[in-house]
Amino acid sequence: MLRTHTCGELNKSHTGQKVSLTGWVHHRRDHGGIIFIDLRDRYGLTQIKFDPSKKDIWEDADKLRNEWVVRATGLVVSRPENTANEKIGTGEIEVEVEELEILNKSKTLPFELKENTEEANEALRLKYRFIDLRRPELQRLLKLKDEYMQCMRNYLHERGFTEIQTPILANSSPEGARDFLVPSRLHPGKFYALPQAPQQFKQLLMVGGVDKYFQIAPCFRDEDPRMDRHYGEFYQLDMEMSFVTQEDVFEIMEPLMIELTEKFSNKKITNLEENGRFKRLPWKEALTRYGSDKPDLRFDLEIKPVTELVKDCGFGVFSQAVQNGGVVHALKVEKGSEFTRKEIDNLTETAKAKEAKGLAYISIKENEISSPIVKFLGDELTAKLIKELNAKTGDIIFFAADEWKIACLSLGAVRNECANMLGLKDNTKAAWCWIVDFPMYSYSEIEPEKIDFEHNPFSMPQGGLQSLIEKDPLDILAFQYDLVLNGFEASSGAIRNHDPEIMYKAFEIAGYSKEEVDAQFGALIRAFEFGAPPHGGNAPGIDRILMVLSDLDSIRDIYAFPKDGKGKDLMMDSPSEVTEKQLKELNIKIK
RNA sequence: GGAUCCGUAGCGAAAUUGGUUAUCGCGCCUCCCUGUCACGGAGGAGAUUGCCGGUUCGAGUCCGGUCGGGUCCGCCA
Repeated sequence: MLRTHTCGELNKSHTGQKVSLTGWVHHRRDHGGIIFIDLRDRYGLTQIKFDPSKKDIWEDADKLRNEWVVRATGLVVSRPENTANEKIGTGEIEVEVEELEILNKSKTLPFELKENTEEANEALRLKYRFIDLRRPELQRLLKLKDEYMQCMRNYLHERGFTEIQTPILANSSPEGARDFLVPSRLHPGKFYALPQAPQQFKQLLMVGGVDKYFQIAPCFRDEDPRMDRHYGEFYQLDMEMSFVTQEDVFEIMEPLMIELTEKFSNKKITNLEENGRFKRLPWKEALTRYGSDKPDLRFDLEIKPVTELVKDCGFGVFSQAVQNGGVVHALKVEKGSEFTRKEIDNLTETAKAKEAKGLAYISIKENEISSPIVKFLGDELTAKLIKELNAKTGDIIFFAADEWKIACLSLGAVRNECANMLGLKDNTKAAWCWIVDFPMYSYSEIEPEKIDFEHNPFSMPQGGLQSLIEKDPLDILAFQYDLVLNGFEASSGAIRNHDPEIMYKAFEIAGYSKEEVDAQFGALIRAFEFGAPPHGGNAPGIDRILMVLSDLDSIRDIYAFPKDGKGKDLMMDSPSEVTEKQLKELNIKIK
């Protein structure tokens, strides 16, 4: 070893020892007749000092610059009276350097690493990620992620789960996101796809009798990134169990999520049921009451249907919406009457982005009701609405009149934005909940009359085959559930459909022939014909959860080497062009 | 694909209504300094204001385009 100690471990008890430290020059304070260097490694800082009496090393010490890598050997001494640095753990001692070895030099950094300096822009930091990683905060996050993954692994191992790796070179799957394709050299014209999730493999493991599987699984999706969605690749704690019900999955997951929250955040878990379990919200209720299938339950702001009250009113926007089979929902926001005109305009844009046609409101000010719609509603109905919503002076009520889903989602977006504006998102809280009872089917967004899978075609319909035969497809619920944390989707899972007959029937309703199902999901269906156990599981997005637990503004901070917002690796300059020879071998022509 | 914000020395920022030589802090370089720890002092270098074009006597500032980046919608579990 080049060192006897790290830069974080020396203290008074080491006084008098001869030690060797290695690290980076973090800071240099040259006093002419004495030079102090703060030597840094990932464990901490130690002050080393040079004085001119040791002529042979003084010259070298004078040359040292920031981020040079050195090895210093010398005596640990107590600092003189009143010169200890209380800010660092090693502040009571320093090392009197007797031998100095310059292990490497450094150019002037493209941005500063010092504490108390503003962060440089992200593109620059990503290009020089290897420098940015030296910052204590990123060091901390790398370590945190390691411990976080260890915690999950331990938890599941202790409960009899087996970690199994599934293929990275897999097959394109017709459902879901865009695939990353990998051309096959041995099979010209054919392609592998990187897995969007190990979904089919883990189900096949269940058929293979594994019983309890998990994997910190890389997942690949070629979709545009978001603040909570890393481009291209991300990781799920993918898990699956045989012979379980939805309840069994919840029982396994909840204590793990609680443990992760307690160990890896400073947040207090709120919104638990009296029995200590996570709240469960049926999908339909979540959309109606919170306007989202991933509601943020750290704050109330509840939406109320007022369809019955306004269905025959004189305000055409409301009554027409109801006549067309739609609904009218209302959101009361306390203290919302203080919103400025511009803020309300912005909220209207927020609603419109979710396909609402506009955003009606009643603002209850001191001695005055400000609203563009009161003249149509009339005083009586206005009073009724205010009463129904229990609104007081200072509040504002927003309305959405549209088909059910648009009314829900647009008002949900407004709810979310109001919470931002009013500072209702309390980062000291962790509000977990399950969204359950997802619908199995909905009308296709592309062909309005066509029935399509709402979520995931592999879920078991509630009521099984009988439901599929007897019920209106739009009324069929699935054993499908999402786990939500502070308004972020933390996980998604299901009890799977393991029965070939139910599978074919489920696909038939969505318009797939037996042949099509065989062609697209052949391996899975074939497997189910050979004794598939009932099974289910879920797959928490571990990076996103840690991002929320750590209050980070970007999921990129969770990755050692993240892609930028356009999917590029600025450090490695990928994606990049390849040689003609490579393309030729793969039978690929670039247009 | 769409919306929106941003782009000024290596980094972070400033620059009234368009007006002289583009300012400040940090960093960098040289010199001085034996107890600092965001050391201090003196001096210095460093900019085609992302790029192209336009309006104007005059553009960092206004207009059009373009490139790059952030966030959001679409998309995505």
